[in-house]
Amino acid sequence: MNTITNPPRGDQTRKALIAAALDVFGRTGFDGASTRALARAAGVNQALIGYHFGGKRGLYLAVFENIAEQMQAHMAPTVEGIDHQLNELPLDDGERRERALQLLLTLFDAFIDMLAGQASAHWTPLVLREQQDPTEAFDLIYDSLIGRLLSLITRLVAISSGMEEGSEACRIRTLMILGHAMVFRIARGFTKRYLQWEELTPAHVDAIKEQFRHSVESQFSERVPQS
Amino acid sequence: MNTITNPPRGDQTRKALIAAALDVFGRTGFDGASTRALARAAGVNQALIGYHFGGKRGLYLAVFENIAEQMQAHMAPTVEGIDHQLNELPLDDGERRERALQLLLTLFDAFIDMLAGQASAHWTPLVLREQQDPTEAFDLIYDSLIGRLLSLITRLVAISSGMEEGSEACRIRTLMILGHAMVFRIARGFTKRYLQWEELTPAHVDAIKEQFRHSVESQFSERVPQS
DNA sequence: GTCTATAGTCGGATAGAC
DNA sequence: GTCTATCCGACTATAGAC
Repeated sequence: MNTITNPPRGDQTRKALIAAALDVFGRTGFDGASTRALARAAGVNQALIGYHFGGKRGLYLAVFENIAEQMQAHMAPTVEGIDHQLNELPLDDGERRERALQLLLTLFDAFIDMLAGQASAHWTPLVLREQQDPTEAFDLIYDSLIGRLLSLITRLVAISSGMEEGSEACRIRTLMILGHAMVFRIARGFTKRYLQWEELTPAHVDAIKEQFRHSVESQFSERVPQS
Repeated sequence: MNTITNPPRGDQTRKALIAAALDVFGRTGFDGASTRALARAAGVNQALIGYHFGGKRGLYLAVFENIAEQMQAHMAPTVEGIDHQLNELPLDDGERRERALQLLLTLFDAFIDMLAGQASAHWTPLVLREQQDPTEAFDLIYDSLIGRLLSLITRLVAISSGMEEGSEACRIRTLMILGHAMVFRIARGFTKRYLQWEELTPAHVDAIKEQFRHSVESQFSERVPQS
């Protein structure tokens, strides 16, 4: 009986391949990564990609499942906490808005931490590429987290700004705020060249959070006029 | 004497290849685009890529030169106009800040128009990919426009917010505002799925501009506190 | 400048031994 | 589950006729 103590060898191979593929796909893109390079990076035989994932494309999809899991693991506690607190907001309009704003900032603190993490440097290029021409792989991460996150942000934006939750304006503002936080990962070239940040150190992350906070607080310090 | 009236045949070939490559590279990436596909899309012989550009990589660089030219052509008039008006700002602090804010909004109106244009849909994926791992091709567009644009935005942000122009905080805010405007192009997957915008219609662009204006105006409606 | 033809390389997938 | 060996298609680049 070694069903528990002895991890099957195949599992190790799968894990190694996914971890290596996250890196290699991230650096060279799907077409730029050869199965030989993927196998070498994982330290396994090239034929095992076919055996375990059915082929290169299968491995690619497995990588996205892994990304979705990483995102989930990082954001789930915060999202759940906020979801819960949303049910017990104060009734007074001013307090209510102030509270929602704080929840919004809490959510983005976690979000920025996730983006700043070492791991996200690998998957950002992949997700970015998928965005331009979304396939099944994009659905994987959208459905598991992004969609829910967007809804939650919209709700917080609506309350703290006084905008109507279902309105297009409110959704646009939601995406803009997302842009605020993501620009440092997405526009990496600009960030590197213009801020001369070679990589995101904790000090940089703090500076980003601080400016993000200033920006969002001033945006919603008074009710946003409905157009 | 037909040096003027008769355009050399080679020029047509080069133009056709660059135009086609902009599209094909944009959709499939550098590695995903084969020289055969590039030639077919341009309606020319595959061997001509080698003849005119020295190879696939040479064509890729030529595409980036073309992108830089397109950006320049679109932004140059606005940038120059603003540069000029910056020299004759009113001395009164309040008026000065208000004026700089209006210039900032003018600049971004042009910038958003550029991003919303049909052409940018093709080159956005290319630029995005270059950003993740900048090569010589990225320098081409950074040096020709982006760098100057960032400096100009920073200056306008500094004046209209009261932040110190050279400060890191001011530069961070500059990039964040850029993120505001770029998110709809860059996070295309989110935009499509969440706003259910299949493409950017003029009405969508107007809505983006309006929210952008609201956001920036409220951010700088009072002096930003220095940390 | 443009074409055909091909050399030379590398890709993903898989058959079959262990 | 893992390996070696290999098939076969697709690729880039280029030689050489026109």
